[in-house]
Amino acid sequence: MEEIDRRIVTLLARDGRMSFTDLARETGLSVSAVHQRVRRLEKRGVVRGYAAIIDHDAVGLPLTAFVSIKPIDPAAPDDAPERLAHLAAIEACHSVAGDESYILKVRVASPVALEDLLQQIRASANVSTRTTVVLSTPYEHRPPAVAPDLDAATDTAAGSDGPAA
Amino acid sequence: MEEIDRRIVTLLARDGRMSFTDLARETGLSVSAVHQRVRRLEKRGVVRGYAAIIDHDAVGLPLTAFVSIKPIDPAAPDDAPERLAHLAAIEACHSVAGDESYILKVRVASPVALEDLLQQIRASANVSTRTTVVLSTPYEHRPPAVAPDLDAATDTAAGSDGPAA
DNA sequence: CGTGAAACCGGTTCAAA
DNA sequence: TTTGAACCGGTTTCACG
Repeated sequence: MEEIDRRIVTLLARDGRMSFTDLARETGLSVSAVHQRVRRLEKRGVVRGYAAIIDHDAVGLPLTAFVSIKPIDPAAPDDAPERLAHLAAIEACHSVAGDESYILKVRVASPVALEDLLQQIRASANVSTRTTVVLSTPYEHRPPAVAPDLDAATDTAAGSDGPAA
Repeated sequence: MEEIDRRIVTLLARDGRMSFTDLARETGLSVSAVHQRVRRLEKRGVVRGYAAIIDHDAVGLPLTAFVSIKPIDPAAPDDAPERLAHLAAIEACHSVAGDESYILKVRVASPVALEDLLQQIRASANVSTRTTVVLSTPYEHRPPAVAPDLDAATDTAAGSDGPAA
């Protein structure tokens, strides 16, 4: 992957609805060239999709929390992610190093809803939970700082060097 | 906020580039009615923006971690979020209840880059850090389960009437 | 707040280099 | 892989109910 693709990714991460016309202007390419590159990035999975960023407060889910989970029976097979996938309140599930096995990010309507969710988590995955409640969120969803050299992470075979843009 | 707005929010959260034409079909409204509603949701701040979902591995940032921070001097004013905002590797900053004051979600290129970032965090905000490395991410960015009744939260983001523009 | 139609602009495809 | 042009579809605005 090279310079222009990184630029495109950065721009789309900042504004997922940016038009190809604007993308073209920002990159110095033609509209159809940009179009082709975006398609390729999508097909390759570099761009995994597009999402509206929602204000959870406005949508009835003002309570965010991080729930760390630990299996009650360490010998049992680790199915937690699949067992918990049906719980829509869980926004993300990360397997982590450390004392606990997963960190879940959850969004609920109220403390009672959180209590209920925790019970469902424990029952569904046979785990114990440790919950850290989010009080406020100074910032979130900041676009990634796309690295200068990506070649180590991509299989691109662009041989020639691009001209200065 | 009512049924149709919730539907629109849900659909846009799943696919931030869904066309107004498709949105109209899914909601049973005309294209211009949907257009008007989306604009209003954006203006009200319910829809805060749109973003491409990027594969961090493909983009040279394969290492994710959660960094909990605690002020070294508890008496000092708590400026951490602003002091850390310049570090692009920090994707999110949540103020939390519990032993530590903030949880940061960070994305870096390598263990060395993480080490460097931690030093910058400590130096910039005068805090101690506790880092939990993410090993894998079964899922992330799942769309919010927009609640059935939102009226209790409707006035959170903005007043019902927009101010003079 | 909803609608349909008109006008405009962006998205998409294409042949050529 | 790029480009420009042509075509088509979506976006946006409008007058009206």
